[in-house]
Amino acid sequence: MRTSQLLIPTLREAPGEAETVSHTLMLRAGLIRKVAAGIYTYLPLGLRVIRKVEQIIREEMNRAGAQELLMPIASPAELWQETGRWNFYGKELVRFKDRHEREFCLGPTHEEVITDLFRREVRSYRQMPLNFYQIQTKFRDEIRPRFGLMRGREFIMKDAYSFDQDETSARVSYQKMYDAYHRIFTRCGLTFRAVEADTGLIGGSSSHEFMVLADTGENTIVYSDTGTYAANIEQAEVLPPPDMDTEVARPLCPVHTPHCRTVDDVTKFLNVSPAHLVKTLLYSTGTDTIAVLIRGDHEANEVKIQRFLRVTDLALADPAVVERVTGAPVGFAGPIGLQHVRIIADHAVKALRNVIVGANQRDTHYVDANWDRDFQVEQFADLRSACAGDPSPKKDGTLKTTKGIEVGHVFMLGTKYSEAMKASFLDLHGNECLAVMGCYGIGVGRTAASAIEQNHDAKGIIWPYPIAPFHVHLLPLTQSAHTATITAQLYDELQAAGLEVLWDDRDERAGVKFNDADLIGAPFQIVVGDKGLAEGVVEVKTRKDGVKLKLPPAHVTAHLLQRRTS
RNA sequence: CGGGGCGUAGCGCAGCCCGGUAGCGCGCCUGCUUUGGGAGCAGGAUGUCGGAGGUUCAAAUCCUCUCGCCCCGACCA
Repeated sequence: MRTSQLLIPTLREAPGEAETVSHTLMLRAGLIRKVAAGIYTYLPLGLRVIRKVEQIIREEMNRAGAQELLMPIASPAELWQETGRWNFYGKELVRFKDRHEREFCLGPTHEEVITDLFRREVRSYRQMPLNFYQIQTKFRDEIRPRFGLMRGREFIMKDAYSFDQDETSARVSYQKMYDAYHRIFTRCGLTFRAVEADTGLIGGSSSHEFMVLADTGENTIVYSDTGTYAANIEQAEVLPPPDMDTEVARPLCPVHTPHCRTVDDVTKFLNVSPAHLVKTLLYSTGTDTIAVLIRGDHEANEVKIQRFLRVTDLALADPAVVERVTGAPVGFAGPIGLQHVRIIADHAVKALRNVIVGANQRDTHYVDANWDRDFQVEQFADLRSACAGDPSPKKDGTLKTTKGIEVGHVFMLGTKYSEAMKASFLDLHGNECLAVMGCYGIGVGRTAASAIEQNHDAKGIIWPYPIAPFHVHLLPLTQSAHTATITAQLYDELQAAGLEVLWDDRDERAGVKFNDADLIGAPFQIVVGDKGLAEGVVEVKTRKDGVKLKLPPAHVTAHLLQRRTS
């Protein structure tokens, strides 16, 4: 393709709206333009990248035995009402009425539509297992879209849905997708990790997130430094500490702690480590107030607390509730003498002796409190988030933390949807059974953005070869007839060899072409100019390391064909 | 939804406090020169100052309302 025939509006300066590297570079390299918050146009260059990612996904999904179809973007309210998600999904689900006042929504995901298809068309176990996928534009009215394609409201997603006869077979389908995802992200040139993920209140069944490792990731993941364990921090199990503190219990003693409301305040004021303080967090479940005891330097994990309490509604109690329950302002809550409130505690608290706790009285804490003597704990459980330094729950090392971008998610659904929508089939014995489902998503735009997060330098993007918009950027620098002839020959020859070539045929100065080429990030640049041609060579520059190689034009194609895989 | 910030030329911004001719850099157009890492000179075009009301002789500037966007948080997967 010639640059003059392609809209590639590169920007010298970074637009103010962009915050992350990938967002800035996608705008600067002319891949995308914003239409509204979280809604983008893919410009020619951006679309080429998207198509590359889609093609890799398509090949690997087909290879894994999934079949492609395409569902509508609009779906009728009735389907969503059947599973209860019409109400449950909230404002993220964009709803509208057609001219006949019938209610519809824009699909944020397609479990309902695909399950409806299954129950209409599939009768027998002989037709199973089945796995359907589509690559399609989704719409979720995200509360806060950000980072360009990283978290948009409208975005392209590959979603797949498997239907199996039983749990065992479903597990096989799940594993096939898990393996396919590994191949897909590897082929996209990404450094990633599959981590155990939260299964929410559906519970029980497996879920893995595929995380691209990048500092700008919105998720925190923990992994074993010497083993294979990796999990979303929301999910990571924390083992109870093996040893009890051996200190002898000292007498309980109140201390004056003026205006010390936070762990930080108190520990600084008393000059002790946060690990010797136990914070008392009051949560409202909608019907109840619960006190949760967590060691001062640990982070409460609301997902775990929710799961433990078996509630769907959980939030820190508001100040009015805290004052009513404790009789003190926020910041001085403690378990001693706390009435009419269930008290649960994290495992770590059990191992502690002589801790500091709030006294349920303004400007007062207790020191040397001990749970077996001074207050009652209903139950100890895993209620905090893992942190760096914790032992791996698989006992294969010590945990470290890193940030990740969730590019894929595989999920065992079980019979949640088949049950709600009566998606059944007849088994070998003529019994009616519910299909066991799985669902599998990949964010296409997010995958492309992640690749930029991992592959860039100060000059611009450094595309991994398999998803680069073009393989070769051809840069004639001079206007001479000789340059023109050689450039045209190289262009034809490279294309004939199957390489995708972007030919910068603009009448621009060398510096402009170099800088745009570095920004756009094709893996190879070929520089053609009178200076080189006088010696009978052109330059082949590798974007990744900047190394320039002088080659006779006739050798260039063979050279690139040989290097393209490396 | 709570907190903070920003809307001025295609892009990046100044001007606003203290009301009085709308500016700078880049980009764009024309010409000449230049031509291997974002050229030089000369000339030129481009703004409902996000929108609506109000105050005032006079509003980009002050006041009220509104819309949009960005950031932090809550929320969601």
